[in-house]
Amino acid sequence: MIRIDYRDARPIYEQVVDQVESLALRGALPSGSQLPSVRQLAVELSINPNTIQRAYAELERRGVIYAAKGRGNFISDDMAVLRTRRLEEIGSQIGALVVQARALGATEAQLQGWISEKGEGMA
Amino acid sequence: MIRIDYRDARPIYEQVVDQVESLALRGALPSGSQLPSVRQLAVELSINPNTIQRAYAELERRGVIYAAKGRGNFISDDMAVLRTRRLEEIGSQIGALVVQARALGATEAQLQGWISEKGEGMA
Amino acid sequence: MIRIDYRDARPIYEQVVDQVESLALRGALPSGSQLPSVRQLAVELSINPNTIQRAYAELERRGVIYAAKGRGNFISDDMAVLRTRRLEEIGSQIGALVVQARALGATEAQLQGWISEKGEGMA
Amino acid sequence: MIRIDYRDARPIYEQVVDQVESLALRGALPSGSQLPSVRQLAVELSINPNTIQRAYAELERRGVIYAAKGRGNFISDDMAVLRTRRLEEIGSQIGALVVQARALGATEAQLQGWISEKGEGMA
DNA sequence: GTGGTCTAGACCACG
DNA sequence: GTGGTCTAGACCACT
Repeated sequence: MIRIDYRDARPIYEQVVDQVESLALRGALPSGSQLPSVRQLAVELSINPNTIQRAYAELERRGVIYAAKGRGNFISDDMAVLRTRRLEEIGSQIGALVVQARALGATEAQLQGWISEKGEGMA
Repeated sequence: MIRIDYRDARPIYEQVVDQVESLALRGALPSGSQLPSVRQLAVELSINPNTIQRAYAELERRGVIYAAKGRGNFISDDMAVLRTRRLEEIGSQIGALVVQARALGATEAQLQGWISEKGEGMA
Repeated sequence: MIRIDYRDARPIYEQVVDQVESLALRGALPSGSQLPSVRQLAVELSINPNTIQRAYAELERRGVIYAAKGRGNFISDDMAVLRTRRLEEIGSQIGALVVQARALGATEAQLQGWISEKGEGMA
Repeated sequence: MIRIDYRDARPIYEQVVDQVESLALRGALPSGSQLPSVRQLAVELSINPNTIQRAYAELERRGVIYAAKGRGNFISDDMAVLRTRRLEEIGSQIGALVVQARALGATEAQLQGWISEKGEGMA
């Protein structure tokens, strides 16, 4: 379900956070579904439990999961809200990049190309 | 000319690199113009000279400036090439974000809003 | 494994970079293998850790190694590409020297001698 | 006769040394011919006289020129010897590069290509 | 004066 | 334990 890339420069806990968040936002992990326990996931991924612990803490801070003491960790019920919030984030990131691109003389055609279905191919 | 934000998580030397590169790419620092000396800029920004040195070394590596012992640091002549390369980078970054946005259900209208002149305002 | 020559005019960090790169390109350090830690190598060579750090940073920039916080530095997987690139570099360097040699009246026999198995002995 | 490239990372005095040495080795500056005075060359190139002084000192150390106090600087009479020495130098440099290339798996065909008349074109 | 290298010692983030 | 950043202060080469 989750894969760690040891060649990735990003910290391991961050890889876990991003993958779980992504799965939850896309609905692959439905609201209320239970996550593997810290220990279990640590064993599965051959990772220090502290690292998983930290990832779960970060996910809880972001509102992606909630911890029920003694029962486990579960995907939050408010994923729709989080999805909207994430989309706003992406929007402002794109906006900032667009500003930069315009300052460097990008044409409208280029901008349109980047957001078209085959965006990458037009680069 | 350059401002350091200590609340920014990014390292100081990287902030210096990005700001100088941005100024050079936009033409605010014309090709051949001399940068402040390592020591002088260090005093201006109340930063250790080693940190400025590191920033200048990185800028030279990127081809934005060239350094000459005993003379100083100067803006490179090939900014046009670097500008094109940077635009391609921005394009692929936007492309990646667009893919993410679509996966989360972003509409075409939203995407168009983000790249419109008032992109930020529409987020 | 690595030796510093203090009589060499080249900076220490550059000597480290070149030796590690050479070992990696020749396959003496296989892809994925872990390098000594910054501190450990610093002790081994009786050098300041900052200097080793700088060497490792340069190696990462060249794509020879990759670094992961809290885990260590590892030899990159794409050594084949880097080997090809390095060969092209050597080729153009030899080409430039050959041009110089011809301008000074070198004979074809001399050139052939230099690239023969016992090249050094014929000089 | 001599051109300084301020965008070159190499120190100015070294550029002067190399160009004079090259002209002398190729015979463009015949043995016994007089060089411009330190002051005159400094004015011509818009360079600090100290820099020219240093270049001439290095050229004398290498035996390329000799200084006659009060009369000026002149190209050495032993250029043939220096030319031979320089060729030996180039030979050993090529030899070292060839060793490196072989260690990285270069074929004999590649080596031959690099020293052929159109060496660069084959790279 | 300029840039470049090195040392010593500190602090932070990650596992 | 690991790597990454920063400061302080020194020395060298070049103009």
